[in-house]
Amino acid sequence: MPKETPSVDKVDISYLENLVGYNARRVSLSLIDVFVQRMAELSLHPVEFSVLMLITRNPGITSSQLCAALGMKAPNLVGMIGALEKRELVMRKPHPQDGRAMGVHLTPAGRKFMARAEKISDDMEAQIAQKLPSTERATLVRLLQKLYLD
Amino acid sequence: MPKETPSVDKVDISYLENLVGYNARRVSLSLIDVFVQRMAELSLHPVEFSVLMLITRNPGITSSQLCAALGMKAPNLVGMIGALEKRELVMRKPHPQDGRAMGVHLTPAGRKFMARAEKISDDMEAQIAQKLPSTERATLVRLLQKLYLD
DNA sequence: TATTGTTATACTCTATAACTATA
DNA sequence: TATAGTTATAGAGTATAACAATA
Repeated sequence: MPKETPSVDKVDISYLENLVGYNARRVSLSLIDVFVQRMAELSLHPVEFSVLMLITRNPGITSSQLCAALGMKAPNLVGMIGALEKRELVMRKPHPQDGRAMGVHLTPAGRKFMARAEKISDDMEAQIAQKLPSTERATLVRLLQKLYLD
Repeated sequence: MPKETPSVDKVDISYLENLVGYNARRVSLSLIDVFVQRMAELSLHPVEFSVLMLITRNPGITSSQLCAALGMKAPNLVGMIGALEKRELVMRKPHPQDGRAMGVHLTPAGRKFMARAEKISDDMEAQIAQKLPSTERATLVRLLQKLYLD
């Protein structure tokens, strides 16, 4: 007699669920979704936030420094900086020591904007902390850093 | 006297380094890079591996079940299944109960292929475990799952 | 000779709309 | 009326090559 063609009732995903990479990616995509929703009022995406935060904490940072810090390619940063400049959140000034480079700075409007964005980001992080008993959020960050640093 | 234009010596990334989402994304991208390198001999990318693994563990799984399990959109799965079929790793058979659906199955070649892929994946996971003292890998997986499940 | 910033461009990934066959 | 699979297509995100200005 012929074998039946099998069909699937409940999908077994146990193998993937035990992989660090699979879980890290699922968390990353899930948190990006939340971020985009929460920052919708500011029309701000995660990478733009990262770029603006580095400019906030490092006034005069250059494009190449931003690329190195965030693992971006220079051609992909150009358009983003240009868009942020068009929104009058940042401005470029000649680098004081290196004539090739341009330092990126927040405008006054950019500072107000980032105060709002940072508040939303902090709220998000507090909400994440609620899902993890007390010290576990710090543990998670520490373990993640062990995997990609150095 | 005019203020000097500031420039940046060492980039301060401390704010981002404390965000769960930033770290999860860095880990995800870093592990994807490693995965692609290790699987280069099989020309296998992470999402293709996930799809094949679900087919391996769930013979006859449908496209919509794959999409739901992996958070993919149906139109983006079509081409991937087609490519895997062209490589003769999977085959589609009519679903035994639902005339609209097609169940996806591994071919014999697909089973041999996945035996190799699973070995490489297990090696990768063991190497990750080396970076985390003993039980910490399990802790990391558990904490990540708390953030995106339910 | 190497680096910074830039343009142009191509490739991948992802998302939406619309269609068909079936439930 | 809703769902499974598919096609076509558009939008991000990301990659390389090549160039001008400066180090």
